[in-house]
This record gives sequence, structure tokens and C-alpha cells, in this order.
Amino acid sequence: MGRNKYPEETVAKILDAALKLFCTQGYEGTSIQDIVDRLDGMTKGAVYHHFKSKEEIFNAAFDRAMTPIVEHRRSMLGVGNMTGAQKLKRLYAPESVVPQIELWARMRPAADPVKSSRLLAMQYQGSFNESADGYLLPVIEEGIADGSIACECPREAAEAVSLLANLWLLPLFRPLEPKDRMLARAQCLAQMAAAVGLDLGEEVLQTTAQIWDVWDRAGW
Amino acid sequence: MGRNKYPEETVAKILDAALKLFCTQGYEGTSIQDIVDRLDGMTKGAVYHHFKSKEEIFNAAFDRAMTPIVEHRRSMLGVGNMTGAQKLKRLYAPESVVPQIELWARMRPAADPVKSSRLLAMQYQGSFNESADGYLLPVIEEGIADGSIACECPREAAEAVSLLANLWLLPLFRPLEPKDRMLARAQCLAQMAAAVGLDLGEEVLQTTAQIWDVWDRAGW
DNA sequence: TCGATAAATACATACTAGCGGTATGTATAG
DNA sequence: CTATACATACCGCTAGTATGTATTTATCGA
Repeated sequence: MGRNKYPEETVAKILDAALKLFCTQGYEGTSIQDIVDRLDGMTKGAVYHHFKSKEEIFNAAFDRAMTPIVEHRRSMLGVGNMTGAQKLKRLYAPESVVPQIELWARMRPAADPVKSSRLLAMQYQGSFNESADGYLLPVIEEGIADGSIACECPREAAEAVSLLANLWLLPLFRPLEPKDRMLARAQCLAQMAAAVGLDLGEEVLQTTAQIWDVWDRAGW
Repeated sequence: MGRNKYPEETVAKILDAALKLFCTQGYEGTSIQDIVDRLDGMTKGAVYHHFKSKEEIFNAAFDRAMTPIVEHRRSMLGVGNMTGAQKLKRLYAPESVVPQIELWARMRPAADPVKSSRLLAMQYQGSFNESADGYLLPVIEEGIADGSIACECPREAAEAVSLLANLWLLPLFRPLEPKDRMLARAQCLAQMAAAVGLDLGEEVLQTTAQIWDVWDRAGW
């Protein structure tokens, strides 16, 4: 294969193939050769020209997938002037979460948490970042400042809700539960969040229902 | 090295070395040779005589470490006749949790969740098992039966509390937070649990404080 | 503005050390 | 004598590297 005038296209192809494989087969279970085999004609040399290690490929692929999702979710907070409480509800409304759902529906990560352990670790770490430096904690603090939220432990509440939302409500690395069970989880999470001053709104139920439908339709 | 009259000792040595290495260096970061090097004189042949794969070694090492802990925690529920609510509090009291703490204090798993991803995955999976088939959900249901607990969504509450306790209150794969932050987490979790009908008791604060002290003393 | 040349880049090819795992040999316990 | 607990020797594959080659792009005098 000759030299490509637009190497970003090559990089994109590599990351697309890599993400798909890392999701379905896991990090360990995916070899560089597996990735190369999906890039017709390309060789390992090309891959190692653009990335210096397997780990870097994984991180780049993950970032590439997550960045637009995070951006979209953040953008949901920008329109109009909302109170902190309104923004919080917005964060868990369907229109904020749907792009993320659709990404995972395309990727279909392995339901075995051990196989998906590296993705799980990223989601775990991401939950803390999301609450601390990301959008959740800032929104809560904004709500406290404007009087729309009364929360005594904003940081802790943000972390707990983030963790449960990402690793429990989104059962990425677990077998898909029946719909009523998923809704029960959402209801339960909403109750727990309310106890520490966070009103996630009724929309979280609709969001959960929508998630379930998307994944069920994708033959999860 | 000659043939050992008591091969269980050999197995134990292998698992001890393996657990320590898997904790500190991660699963990927530990080679069979690394393990062999810690078993003076022994060779790879011995290891593969007793175990058929690296994965089996990991699982055996993990099980070996967790079994007595789970047993101890379960045994805390056996003495005297307690209501479900009392048993629930007991589950999060210091005397139930301390052995687990001390194990991890000895092992010192890597604070990087990616490096520790396989252990994280086990803890994640374990949280669901603990609530579903383990002791938590049965205790809650016992409490509902004897009228000492009023919980509308026992399964969901158990899962959520289990997850938060194992992956958030025990910051195994995260840098150790200041003591007041840890206590704030415990307080927050107790509030959230109370909202779905689970009274973890004041003891969860003492437990958390004790965890912090142990790990701080271990130079975490 | 234009070609000629030099430098940088996008790959391919060929190779290595180390990995997980296996096949087989050997000595000891029962 | 047999079964087992090891040691030895080996294999295919992996992540990663060193190097070669062709093509693009930057440089520059006219």
C-alpha cells in the first residue's frame, strides 16, 4: 500500500478497527495483528508508525469515541439559562444520554467484566473525572450557588451518582436485565440521589427505558 | 528441586507469590516467569503441573484470598438470634470488615485502576454476587420478613450499596483520600442507603475510620 | 510562477526478545 | 511397579524495533 496523502484517514481506520476489536474481544484478546488484518493491505509498520504501543492505540481509540459524547453532553448545558437543578435533570435526560447509548450499541462490548476489564477500568476512572473535573460536580455547585439545589456533600454525591449511573444503570459489561429490573434500578438510584439532595427528575426513567429499547433492538 | 511430599505446600507457595505479584504489578504486568522467580529453585514445569493456565492461577489465588474473608463475614451473622436489620448493620461493622482490610493492606494493589483492571473486574462482579447470591440480599429479605426492614426494592438496594461499598468506600484502586473525605463518603452512602430503607448504622463511620487508619499506617 | 532538489513523512519488510503454553524426561513417594 | 511432582527443552505467537523505500512536501534559485 502506497503512502497516503491524508494520513489522518489511516489513523482513523486504525482506531475504528481497534475500538471494535477491543470492545468485542477485550484488550488482552486483541493482538496488533488482529487490528492489521482488518486494515486491508496495511501492515504492522504503518500501525507502529502512527502509534508507539498497543496501549496508546487503546487510549486513542477510547478517547476518539468518548470525546464527541462528552462534548454533546456538555453542550446540552449551554442552551438557554437554566438553574443548576434544571441542568442536573438535563444531564440524565434522554437527549443527553442517547449518543452514548448508540455508540455502545454499535460496539457491543463483551458482557463478561473480566474480558472487558480494561474498558471497565476506563469507565470507573471516568466516573470520578466526570464528577470531579467534568460536568456533574460543577453543575451541582452551580445549583447550590443559585439556590436550586440543597446538597451537603456535593462531591460525594456526584461521585456516587456517577459511579452508579455508569457501572450499574448502564450494564455495559453485564448481561442485559429485564426491562422492569432496569427501571427498578433507575427508580432506586433516583431515590438515593434525592436523599442527598439531587433530584434527577422523572426523566431518568424515560432515559432508562430508552436505553433498554435501543439495546434490545440491537439484539443485546 | 526434588519432589515434595506435600504438594499442597507447593501450590500454596505458588498462589502466595502469584497473588502478591498480580496485586502490585497487575495481571498483564505479571509473567509466569515473574512468579517462578519468587519460588526459589522451582521452575515453570512445576507451576504448569499444578495449574493449566495463567488465568487459572489468578482465579485460584483470588479465591484463596477471598474465601476466608467471605466466610468470616458470613460467620458474623450466625451468632445469637438477630433481626435482619441487626444483621445488616453487623455486615458493615468493623469486626466484619477488618480481615478484608488487612488482606488488602498486605497486598497493596496498584492504585491505578487500569493496571488493577482485572482485580477491579473481580470486585465488580463480586459486588453483584455478594448482593444476589451472597449474604446481603438474603439478610435484607430476612429483615423484610421479620418486619425489621422496610425496603421496596431489596435487590436493587443491595446491588447499589454493594457496588458503592466495594468500589467507592474501599478505594482499593484509587489513591487514598484524606480521612474526612472518606468519612464524608461513608456518611453519604449511609444517607443514600437509608433512603431505600437500609439502615447501615452509625458503625459504618467507625468502620471507615478504622479502614483509613489501617491503610494509613501501612503507608498507603 | 516554476521546476529541481532536499528533507520529511508514510508506509513495508525483516527481525528480536520474551511470552504463555506444551511435550517429554526423570526422580521420588506410595 | 505405578503415579505423581517436578525439571528440561521446546514451540508458536506476541508486542515492539530497526531499517529500507517510495511518495509527499518544503526549500530555493531563476
